[in-house]
Order: sequence, then structure tokens, then C-alpha cells
Amino acid sequence: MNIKSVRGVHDILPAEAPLWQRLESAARRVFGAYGYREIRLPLFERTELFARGIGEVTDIVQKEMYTFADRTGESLTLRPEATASVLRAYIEHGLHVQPKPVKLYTMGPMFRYERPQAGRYRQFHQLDVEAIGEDHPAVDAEVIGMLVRFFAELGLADRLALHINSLGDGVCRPAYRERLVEYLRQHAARLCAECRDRTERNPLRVLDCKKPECRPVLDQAPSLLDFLCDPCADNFTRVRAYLDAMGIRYVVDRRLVRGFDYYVRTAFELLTTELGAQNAVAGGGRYDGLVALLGGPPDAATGFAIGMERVVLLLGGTTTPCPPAAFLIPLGDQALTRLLAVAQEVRERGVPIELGYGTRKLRAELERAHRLGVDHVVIVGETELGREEAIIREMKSGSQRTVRLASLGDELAALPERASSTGATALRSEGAAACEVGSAAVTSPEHP
RNA sequence: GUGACCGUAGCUCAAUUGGUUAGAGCACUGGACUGUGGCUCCAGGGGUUGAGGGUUCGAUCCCCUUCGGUCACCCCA
Repeated sequence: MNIKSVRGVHDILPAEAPLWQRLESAARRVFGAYGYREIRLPLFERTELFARGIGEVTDIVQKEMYTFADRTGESLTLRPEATASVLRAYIEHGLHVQPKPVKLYTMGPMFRYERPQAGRYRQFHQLDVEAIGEDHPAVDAEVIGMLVRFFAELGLADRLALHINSLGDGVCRPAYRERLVEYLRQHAARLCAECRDRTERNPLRVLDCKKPECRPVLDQAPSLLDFLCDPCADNFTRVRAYLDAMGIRYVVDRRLVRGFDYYVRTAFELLTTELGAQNAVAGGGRYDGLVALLGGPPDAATGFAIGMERVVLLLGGTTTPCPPAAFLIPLGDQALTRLLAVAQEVRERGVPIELGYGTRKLRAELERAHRLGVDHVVIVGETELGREEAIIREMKSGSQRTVRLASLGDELAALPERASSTGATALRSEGAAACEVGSAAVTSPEHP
């Protein structure tokens, strides 16, 4: 039996990889402009880190972690999210001595043992951002502004809605929670079984229930926003004022909640209606208690995570490779030897070259060149070799010219540039179909 | 973890109530066309019908199990 990939994981094939490169380069560009620096982290940590950092009673820790014992018997876990690792590194390497806030981003795969579904996988990827050591509401607004800018950069701004809320803090939330539980118990008869159960376990999440029969009760439920203590209310007002000043549109969504106690005040999500049940493309908020909980200084922190698969789904489509500048067709072994050397030289100069291997008929090679979409083809057979010449054929017109074999490299390097030399996206000269060059595409200094 | 639907070639899909050698298009390779592409035609390579078991003279089709996919619940990115 053939070996197949594991459930819930997927390969990112060449047709799709340029989309990911586009995401990654947009992230580096945008986050860099806001002063964020990349941190690269291990994919697994001691299980204890996640158990403490995410919360023992959460679904993630209770049933979704990829946990295993290494050879010494120590319990390790593939990271289900990045925040705990970022903070662990922040504490472990004393990054807290740097000017605050310490602004970090990281990206890569996360692992959760869940049933796969549209926009949800067992190995998935996140872009993760954390601003640590500053509790000013402007940091929340600034981080949200960066998130919005990132999606604007990708052309997705008008397909996403920004929802924000305030979760209060350790002073005002307990009082609200008590009040909410009281209300939910009163109206338990009109709630679904799940909501009745959650009323005791995790009352804030009840507000999240999507079942229509629960809506009337939940819509009338007391709102956390009405219970915010003065400092939290002021904080939320200021966050919104900053967002308004930046011209960022949002809706205050009082159903937006977080499961863990260390989340305080600002919470936000970017939502879409285009991905089925998985409507959150990015989510974040403030978690002032977490650094201390993990054994660090009492530093405040705020941040967000972007689900990369979900962004790629929104971007949609696939890409076709950009054609090389020229296709070299040797006829026979001797010609191949010469053209291989020429190709090596021209590629050194950053010009993409495709090369035949002299094993097929000229006709077949030309057909292949045509299908690759190349503009120029070089033909060198016995005749040309004998004269130290090469034929350069312009495919569209069919016109050919003969050049000295010795100067073929210069001729090829001087071919008009088709691909955009700046971005990761270029248009084919035919105009219709877009093609992609790798984000590492090089333009040689001699040919800007 | 629960539920529904679905697995046939690299891709998109066929295959009479269960019927003998599982087909087509696209893609790939070659030929018609000895060293000159786009069009056309022909041919070829490719499949343990996801896997395992069962019923049957006979299973892609019916049954069971399992793996995977899709969607939803749960939860989240």
C-alpha cells in the first residue's frame, strides 16, 4: 500500500507556494514598518509550558495537543499556538530588559488534534505578533492598525470585518460574570442544553452560541460593557478613539469573548463570511497576566494570530510559473556540453534559462518551448557548432538570427526583461494570465 | 470526540437492474513531419476502482470494517 500523508495535514504544491510567499513577504514588510522583529522558535516545547500558558481546562490542552514522550520520558508537545513559546523565549533570554514594548513576530506551523474541516487542519500555519511590556491602549490600537494594514496590503480589506470588544479586568469581570450566570440560570428553560451546561463551566462563552433558539435570551443578556470598571471603560474608549483617528472601521461586538482569565480588556477578531463555519481569519487581544504566569516579570502584553490557510483560501486561485528568458536546445551531446556551460554562466547573472538535453527532436523541443511560453529559443546543432555559431529564434514572429557562440551569453543576458524585477508577481507578456516568480528572484545589477 | 455525504488514471469525470478485457477528455511521451513550435490526426505509457474482509457463478456497483476526503457540531486561526 502506498504511503499517504497523515490526516489533516496537506502539502503546499508549487502552484500554491507563491501565494504563501506573498503572505510571508507582506508580513515581513508590514510588520517591519511597525518595528516588529522576527523571532524563530522551536516547534515543540515541554508540555508544561502549554498546560500553564494556555490553560489546563481549555479544549486545546485537554484534547487537542500532540503530546509525546521523548527518549528520556519527558513529556513534549508540538506547539498548538505560538504565544506561549514567544513568552517563554522572552523570559528565558531576558528580552524584557530591552526598551518596551518588545515587538516580536513569528510564523510557522501549529498542531492541533481536531477533525479537519474547511479552513481547519491538524497542521496549520499562523502569523503571530506580540507586543510585550506596555499596557497603553495605544499599543492595542497600533497592533490592530498593523493587522488591518496587512490585509489591505493583500487586497482583502473589504472582505473582512473587524470586531472589537472589551473583556474588562480582574476587578470588573468577576462581578459581571456573577450577574451573567444569575441571568442565564433564570432563563435556562429557553436555552439549549449546551448553553445550560456552559452556564456553569464557562459562562462568557454562552454569549457566543449560534443557535437561533438561544438568541432571544442572549440578546437580552447583560452586557459586559455595561459593567466595566472606570479604568476599563476609559481604556476601551481610548482604544476606539485611536482606531477612529486612524480611520479604521470596526463594530463593537459584545459577544466577542475569550476563554482564559488572563485575557483582559481589548479583544478583537477579523471575520469573514466566505469560509463556512471557520469565520475567524485573525484574532487577538490583551493578555496582561500571562508573562507573570509563566514565571516572568509582571509585563503586560497584547498581540494577535493570523490563520495563514484561511488567508490563502481568501486569496484563492493558483499560479503558473513565469517562463524562462530563453530555452536552449542543443542537438547532440557536443552541443549540449557547450550550452550547459553557457546556461551556467547566464544563470549566474540572474537570468532564468531552461535547457534541453539533446535527446529529443528539434520539433518536440520547440513544442515544449512553446508550451513553456518562452519568447526566445536558442538552437545549436552540428552545423552551428562547426561554425562556432548559435541560432536565436524569436518565437512569436518566428524570425531567427545567428550569433557567435562565444557571445551567446551576452546576447541572452541582454534579452528584454519580461518578468517584473521588483515584486513577487509578474504578468505574462500575453497579458491575460498572471505568473509568479519566486520571492527570491534576483535581478542582476548589470540589467536593472 | 459526534453526525452527514463521498473515495474509479497525475487532473475532471464515465461504466445498463451486479456481467466477462474498467473507458473518455485534459496532461505526459512518441509518430505522421530525417534540424524548426502553435492546427490536426494516430499511437503509447500509465489503475491492485483508497485498503481489508464478506455475499455471489461473477462486485467499481450490495454488506461489514478500516483509512482518507468534504461539510457541520465542538472549538478555534
